[in-house]
Amino acid sequence: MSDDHRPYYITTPIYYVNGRPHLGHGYTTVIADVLARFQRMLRGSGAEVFFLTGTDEHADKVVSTAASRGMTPQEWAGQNAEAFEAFFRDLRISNDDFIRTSQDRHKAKVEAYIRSMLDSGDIYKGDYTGWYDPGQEEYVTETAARENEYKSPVSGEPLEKRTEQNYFFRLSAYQDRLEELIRSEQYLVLPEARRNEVLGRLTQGLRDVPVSRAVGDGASGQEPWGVLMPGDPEHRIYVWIDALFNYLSTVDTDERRHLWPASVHLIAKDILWFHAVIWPAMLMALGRELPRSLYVHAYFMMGERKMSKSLGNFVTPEEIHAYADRYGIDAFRWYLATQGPWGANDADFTYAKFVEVYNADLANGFGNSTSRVSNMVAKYFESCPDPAGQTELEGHDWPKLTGEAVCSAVDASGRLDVASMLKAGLSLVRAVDGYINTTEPFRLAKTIESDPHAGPRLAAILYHCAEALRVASLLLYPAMPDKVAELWRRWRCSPLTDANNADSGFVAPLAELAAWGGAHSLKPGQHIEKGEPLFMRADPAEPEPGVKPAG
RNA sequence: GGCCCCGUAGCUCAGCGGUUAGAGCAGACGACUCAUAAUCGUUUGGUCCUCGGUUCGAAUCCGAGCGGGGCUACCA
Repeated sequence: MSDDHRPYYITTPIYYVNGRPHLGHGYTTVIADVLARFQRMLRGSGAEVFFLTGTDEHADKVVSTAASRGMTPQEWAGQNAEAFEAFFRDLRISNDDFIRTSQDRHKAKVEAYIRSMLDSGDIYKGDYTGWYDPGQEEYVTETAARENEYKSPVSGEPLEKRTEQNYFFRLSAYQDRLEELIRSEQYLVLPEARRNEVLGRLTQGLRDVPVSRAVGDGASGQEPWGVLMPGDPEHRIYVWIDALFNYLSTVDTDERRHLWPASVHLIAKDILWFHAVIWPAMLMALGRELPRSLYVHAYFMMGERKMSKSLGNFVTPEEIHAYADRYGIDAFRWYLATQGPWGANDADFTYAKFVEVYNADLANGFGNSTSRVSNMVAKYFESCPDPAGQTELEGHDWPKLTGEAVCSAVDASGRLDVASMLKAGLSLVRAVDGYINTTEPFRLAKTIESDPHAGPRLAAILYHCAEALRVASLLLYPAMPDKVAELWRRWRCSPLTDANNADSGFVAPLAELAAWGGAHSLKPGQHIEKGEPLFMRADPAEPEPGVKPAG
């Protein structure tokens, strides 16, 4: 809010490239997209908004999986990274860049960062001792080892106590500063439950963390996969450390350096520790500014069970495609953005709830309201009517109502409260519906022949309805860019630089676009086209959309 | 074991010391017919998990307990 003049830089995690994309990835990325689109609209043309997502590629399993498929790690990673990019295209994600950690632009930066930390003594060589699972070729944590009575959780074979040389990051040195930064909200961790979680764990003390792996570890590869430790080719940078740097490496160029620090990192709760503790500490070691905030959401559940690949109950890109085919991808985005596990608690994804929300908010709400208004305008006036300067009728002060809705949305966006931000637009739609019932323009239209006052009054009422819906549509745009752009085309009121491209920029900042009677308002006499319903009503009795059998 | 979060209408949740506890959805009744059998209004519905305590006053603060979830460091 007060940072309007600063660049807005928002990130999602970079996704583990060995896996297939699913609803969880889509959720985080859609929310980031909604926030990014809102910021672009808020700031208007020339907006400094940068939205980053990407893939995390240097895991050992990428090497072994690639080998089992007869591919090089780079080929395998490339194939899967493309699957993520395709998934995000389907979801209408408007990221400004897509970082892959196997790209040279990233690896070169990581090497430089590590070198700098070696020079400063923040990274040092030491001994790592832990419980090693020979079958899995990996270390298990002390806790996990104890719980499994020092046997492999996978094979049941006894674990070996092993010691190896490793490079460590001096995390312990940053404990006090980190605690202070989080406590004072200079590094804002949201929601509060997660902030407490981090602070609670910080009081237990921090140990230095290993940041390297011996090159021989993991699947035995020909060429080392990842970034080698500067000056010590026997070691590689541990994949997690490598991955975290993406947020910085991508913008650490002459053209983009001013974007740092990031405004918001969005993550799911599983990777809280890395982002709330290790990442900011590493940035301090590098002498870089910390991101402004970290938002940690919970999980989407499928019914009672946690969504996971092993349970096979995660929503796939194909299933999402089936939803999009029937309801439009915008409706799917709306559901994610308004019903998702924002906050600390998990949320359910169910078909029944999807239909309920779709019908209530979109078909019966936004879609129907635009239809009835478009229809009456077309039927009674043929083009946008002239309100003749009237702004208030029947106790509805529209400039005030729309202004308040915009403020409410802007305020919610500042708090990263995405659902409230969008509901501000929907509440305007509801207000229009109520206004129509109170003022009964359709009844007024019947007296237009006999009553000389009826015509002007009808014109004013319908203009208010249409103009209020236009403002509402701006607030709904971040979640539903294509449907809203469609409405703007029908009403000849697109604020986009290219009305046919929902991703093109905005010609002015939101405050100007949303101004009642301003330069971008509906103009009397301009064409208003009704068109087909924006959202066809869904039949709850219809079975859930699924992947259609081939053919 | 330790720490944290949650437990409020049938459902999803807001409220986090102060008048008769709210919203959306679902239900019932009524109104209306411009619209996608849509919309609008009214309304039903709650021991605010339990038991204690603090207070003039608690869903809201404190203690204990019950139920659900999370974290406990290198595991997307």
